[in-house]
Amino acid sequence: MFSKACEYGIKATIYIAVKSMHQERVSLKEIAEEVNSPVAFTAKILQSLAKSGIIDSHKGPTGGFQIEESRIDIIKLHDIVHAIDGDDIFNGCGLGLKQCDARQPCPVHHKFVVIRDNLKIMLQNTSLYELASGLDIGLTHLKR
Amino acid sequence: MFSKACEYGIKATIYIAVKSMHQERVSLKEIAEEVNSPVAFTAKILQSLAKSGIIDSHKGPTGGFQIEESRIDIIKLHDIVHAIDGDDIFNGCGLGLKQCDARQPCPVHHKFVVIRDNLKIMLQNTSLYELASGLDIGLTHLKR
DNA sequence: CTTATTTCGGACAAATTTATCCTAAATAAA
DNA sequence: TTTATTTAGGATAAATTTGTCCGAAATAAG
Ligand code: FES
Ligand code: FES
Repeated sequence: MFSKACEYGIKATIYIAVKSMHQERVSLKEIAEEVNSPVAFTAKILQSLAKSGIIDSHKGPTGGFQIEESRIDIIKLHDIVHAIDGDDIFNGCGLGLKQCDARQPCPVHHKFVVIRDNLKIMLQNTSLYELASGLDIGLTHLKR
Repeated sequence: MFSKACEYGIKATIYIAVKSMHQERVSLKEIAEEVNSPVAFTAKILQSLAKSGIIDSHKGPTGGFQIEESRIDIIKLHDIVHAIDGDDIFNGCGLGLKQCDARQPCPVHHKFVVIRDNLKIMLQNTSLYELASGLDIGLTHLKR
């Protein structure tokens, strides 16, 4: 469904959000540990999330990653997925036609768009805040 | 969403079904043309679909691929996807945890399973027959 | 039987995704 | 100012997916 990069990116962002809600910055190392992801690869992903403006990064001692607290409930899962995996998953044809076009639909079009749109809506309606809250109170987990 | 192999496999199977409904066998070459897929790669995929028992193959002149007509409305999209992409898409965790487990859910679990289950149900309820019929009467298209 | 045609199957190659390594740049603190 | 720490970014490597090539096996027809 999502790429590995996206999976790591989502988990990392949620973890950063939890810490940010407690006014803490977190280092790459800590994130990779908590998220169970390869450190250097995670660095790349965080770098691109920072460029997309989803997270903030700071160099030097006491540096690390954080998210402005007021933005945590503004940021939606959709934003993270879009930043990393692009919008093929939201608009692409289920059978890989160059363009999904209802006027020249592929055989699965009508059934597929329902699923795809539901996914899109779900991602747009899911805030980073609710994901982070669930993790914070121990209801959900990032590794196992 | 689906792998390239799966996209090609679905399109190829639908095309074979259309031809089979007209009592025609179809060659690899023709399939790859109609489906706009690389010939040799398509061969591999058809080979594995034949091994899975979803399509029938015959060697030699007048050979090719076909599907027993009585099975066309028995075969579901789910069967094709499962044969090619396995069942990660049906049971895997949205964030890549080793196992999707509601008792130790990842942050997106509750929202993700809804989408995943809807996808599964859609694929289980969609017969090859209806996909092939739409193509046969020109309502849908395999390439563009 | 011979030949032409078609799928099978293994080896190989290219492209993409995932992952690592190392140096540079920033920056906080001694 | 020096040092230690942390992210940035480029180069490279490993793994996976996608795609190619070619000879073997089956088989229909002359
Ligand atoms: S054309 Fe294929 S999903 Fe819309
Ligand atoms: S545990 Fe992640 S989707 Fe179920």
